Amino acid sequence: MKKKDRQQKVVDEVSINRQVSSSFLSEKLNVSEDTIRRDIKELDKRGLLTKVHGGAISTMQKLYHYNEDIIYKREEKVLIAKKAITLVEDGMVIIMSGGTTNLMLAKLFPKTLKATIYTYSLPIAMQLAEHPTIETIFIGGRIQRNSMVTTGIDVIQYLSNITANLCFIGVSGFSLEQGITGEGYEVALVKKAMIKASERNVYLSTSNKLNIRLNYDICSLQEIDIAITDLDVNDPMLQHYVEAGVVLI
Amino acid sequence: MKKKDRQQKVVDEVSINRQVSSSFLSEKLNVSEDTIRRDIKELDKRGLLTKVHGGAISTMQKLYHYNEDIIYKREEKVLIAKKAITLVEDGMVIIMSGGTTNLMLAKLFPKTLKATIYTYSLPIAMQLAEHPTIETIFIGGRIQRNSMVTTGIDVIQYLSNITANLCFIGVSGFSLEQGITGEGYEVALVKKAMIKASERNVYLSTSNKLNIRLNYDICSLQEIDIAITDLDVNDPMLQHYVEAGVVLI
DNA sequence: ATAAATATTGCAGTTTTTTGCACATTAGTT
DNA sequence: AACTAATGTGCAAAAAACTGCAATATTTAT
Repeated sequence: MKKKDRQQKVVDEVSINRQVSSSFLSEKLNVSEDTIRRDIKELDKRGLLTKVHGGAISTMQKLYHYNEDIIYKREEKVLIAKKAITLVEDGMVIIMSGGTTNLMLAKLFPKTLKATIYTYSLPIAMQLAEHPTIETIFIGGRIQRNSMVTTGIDVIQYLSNITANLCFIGVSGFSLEQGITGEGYEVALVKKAMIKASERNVYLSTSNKLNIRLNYDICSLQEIDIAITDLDVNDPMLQHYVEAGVVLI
Repeated sequence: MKKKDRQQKVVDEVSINRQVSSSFLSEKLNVSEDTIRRDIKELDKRGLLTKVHGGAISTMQKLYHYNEDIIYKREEKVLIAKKAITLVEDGMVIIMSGGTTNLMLAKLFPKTLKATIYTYSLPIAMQLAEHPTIETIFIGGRIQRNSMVTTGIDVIQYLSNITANLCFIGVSGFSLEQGITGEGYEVALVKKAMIKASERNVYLSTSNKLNIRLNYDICSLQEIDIAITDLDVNDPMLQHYVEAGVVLI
């Protein structure tokens, strides 16, 4: 085997497993560890991988970190995410909106879940991209500065051309009379579109968003198939909704 | 498991649980507590977490925080970014590829710059979205797991419908005979499309990518209007290129 | 095609890095 | 104050990396 081929194999190995040891490569490629070390040194210099003691790791290390300290009501959101996970199955096509509740969900998806997920939120896309088996598709468009989501006609048009099994809607008010409402006009339009593109609509929110009406209508309660909060299904705060026929978990 | 990898896991764990004990990590990562302590000490020194009695806690105060010290050759990249900034003007439409050099550039754009920037890299979009006056447009598509960029026919088609004044191309090899070459097939296609969509093409790279030929052709040297490296224009390493008519800054 | 020049590879010996353990010390708690 | 758990230090074993060198292999020039 030629040197170039061998080095390509080293790069491939790193890009598949994110890490590889010199001894493993030495055995696999039938050359001495010295040679592997020299290869790694050279590839490191070219920036194709990062040399470490014992072998090499991918240069594409996690660049971004989330600071969960500043996630408001983190514990509640974990609870909601765990409930939401019971709804997903292998092979599903899912749409996710933005917000920290959905971010938590993205982070907690089982490591073996095989699904295709559409999103228009940058943080959620970053999180999903780290998942080994989820196929993430980002819906492009103009980015809203503070919320880190794309909005606009491009997004809406894209959503009108896809069909999903499930959609997870976060960061919105929830009230008996007004249904689901949103704070921003652009985002509300996008949410309307994602609901239309999906077979089942799941609303996720911490209990503080209950009985809240925001400025822009997204949809009625009837269009929501399942609503998930941090509260127990029997919590008195939820009884009005149960009576109105909302399915809660 | 490699040391670097293990330390990354420690940082991840802190980021998820915001506080974590040495004993827990020791068990989870199958190393002695001594080793964990040494890791924590080191990571604390690098500012990625805060060492406390019993383990470590998170330090960051922004929701998304990126870790600069894993950027390879950071100083050189800052230098390149500063040179690149001299090319941008208010009102421009710009396309940016991925890579840490471009990320550095995204971070260092003057706070008053008014421009429209297209990108297909998630980290770069996140960075640009924090800029007060830059309008960021993300080009959607299927996300590549490790490089955090979108690729595929959607991206290429989108690029074929826009026109930009400038495009910044990073992470590619640069050689006299082969011109610009890329490591991945999909990404190379996208780069070809962005070059076609742009009036002026700017190549950015640290000097270690010079005289390197990677697997997939992107474009010839003639198609590059300006090439930027960390080296001085008179550096002997660049003379072949100057003689071949490449404009360097 | 052949010889010279160059690059690549493996080996031996040395140096560095990493890790876990024992023991003394410190911090936090009751 | 006393007790427990966590920490720091020095040390030794093991693994990995570096160095120089000789043997091959490959490329280039003649």
